[in-house]
Parts: sequence; C-alpha cells; structure tokens
Amino acid sequence: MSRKGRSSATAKRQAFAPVFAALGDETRLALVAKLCGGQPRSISALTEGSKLTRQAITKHLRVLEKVEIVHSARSGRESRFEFDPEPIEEIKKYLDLVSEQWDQALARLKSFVEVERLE
Amino acid sequence: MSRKGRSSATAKRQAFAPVFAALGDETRLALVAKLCGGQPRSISALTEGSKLTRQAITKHLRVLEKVEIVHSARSGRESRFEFDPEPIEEIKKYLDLVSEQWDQALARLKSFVEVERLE
DNA sequence: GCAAAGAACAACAAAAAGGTTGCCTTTTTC
DNA sequence: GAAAAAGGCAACCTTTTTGTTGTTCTTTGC
Repeated sequence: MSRKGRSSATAKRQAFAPVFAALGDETRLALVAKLCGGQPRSISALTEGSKLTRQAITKHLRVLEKVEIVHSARSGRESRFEFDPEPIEEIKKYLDLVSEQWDQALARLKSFVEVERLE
Repeated sequence: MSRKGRSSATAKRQAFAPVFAALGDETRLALVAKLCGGQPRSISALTEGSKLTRQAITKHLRVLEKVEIVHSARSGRESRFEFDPEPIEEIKKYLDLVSEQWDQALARLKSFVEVERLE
C-alpha cells in the first residue's frame, strides 16, 4: 500500500494548515479559551476585558469561524458565538501521526544501534 | 486555588501561539512531515521536489527553528536540520486542556438538563 | 588550486494580517 | 418613537509574511 489513509498527505496539510494558522494568534487562543468553557457569548461580551476594538475581535472570530472552530448564530440583536470541538480533535489526531512517525524513527534507530553493537 | 498550573493562561498563550503559527503553513507542515521521519536533512535535500527556491525553504526552516520544532547543525558545508518533538508534545497537551474544558462544560450542561427534568 | 556544491546575507517587492475609524442597519428598552 | 445597544460593512493604514534575485563565503572534490 502506498497510502496510509483515504486522503493524501498533501490534502491533509491543505486542510490542517489553516486550522493551525487560526490558532496561531494570542487573541484567538484567548477567544477559544473563553468559548470552550461552554456558554455561547456575544461579540460584545467577548470584547470585554480586551484592549482591542469590537471590530478587531469580530475579525478574529471570523477567522475561527472559517475553519469551523466556532460558529455563530444571530439571536435578536446579538451574534452568539459557540465553540466547536471537531477541528481541534482532528489536528490532535494529525499531531499524533507526527509523534508516531517520530517514535517509530527512534525505534528504528535504536534497533539499528543495537545491531551495530552486536556485530 | 486560582491557578491550574504554574503559569498563567496568558503566559501559555504567549508561548503556544507562535508554535501554532509555525505549523499554520502547508510548506512548513510538509517540512515537519519529512523531518519527523527521522533522518536529518540538508536544506538542499529539503528543497528537492518543492516549487520554491532554496532560500524560501530556508526561511521556513528558520521559522520552525525559532519555535524549536527543528534545530540545525552545520556539518561541513551543509546545514542539517533535525526534528524536535517537545514543542508539538506541549501543544498537544494544551489542546487536551481545551478539549477537557469543553467536555466538562458538556457534562455540566447535561446534569443541569437532567435536574431540570426532575423538577 | 579551482570549480562546483551548499549555504548565509541582504535588498527588494507583493501580498496578507492585524488593527483602526466612520457610517449605516437592526433590535431593544423606556 | 427615540435613544441606546449590538453589529455589519467598508476604507484605510501599518506591519509582517512570503517569496524572489543577487552577492559573497566556505567546504569539498578532482
């Protein structure tokens, strides 16, 4: 077999890179931390305590929304944002693959060194 | 106790955001994939098969190096880059915290709903 | 010792990211 | 029904990122 799973490594990277990028910002990590606590929150609520303007926070939320780490629903005059766990679960799995590859590489190296010592 | 660990949530984000950002690029994810396979590789070797120039690849490697996902060592006329697993292990732990928070939020919601049904 | 391979360094350009302000719309609330 | 609260939209600016080309330096191989 030449493929590990159903999709190519390149396709996986195309899918996952934007998710990592979305998490690659302090402000957005803070938003994720607030939202993964459970309660959906409005943009104004999420802006409280930040030095940034509401508009800046909105932009960050849209970045998270585009990669589906959060979703929003209009409720009356406010937009409520809610956490979505799937993308983060998926990149955890991706990182597990990386770790696994590394561990196997170490194991191969170790057994190679042991064969060397025996010869 | 008001703190979970030794460092504040803000400090963690300051530390982890750059690591996520470093992974937030297809080219760099491809480099990580090659390097976590075990063999250290020169910049020229890592450039092979890419549409980018060696200089562009070098810049990407420096980004990964800055957050310590890889390190380089000059060996003769070539720079060999090698994978380092620690930062990725740490962000996996960070993502576990996020998932855990979310799971607890769901559990609270569930027990709340059940109490509602009993009353 | 000279040519080629590998790479560092620097200048530059284009594009994307991050943030602001201003203005307009919709929904509450009194 | 007017004021305030919550937001969407768009223009604009600045900084960072991403990539290129060009030049120089060191190591290697013959």
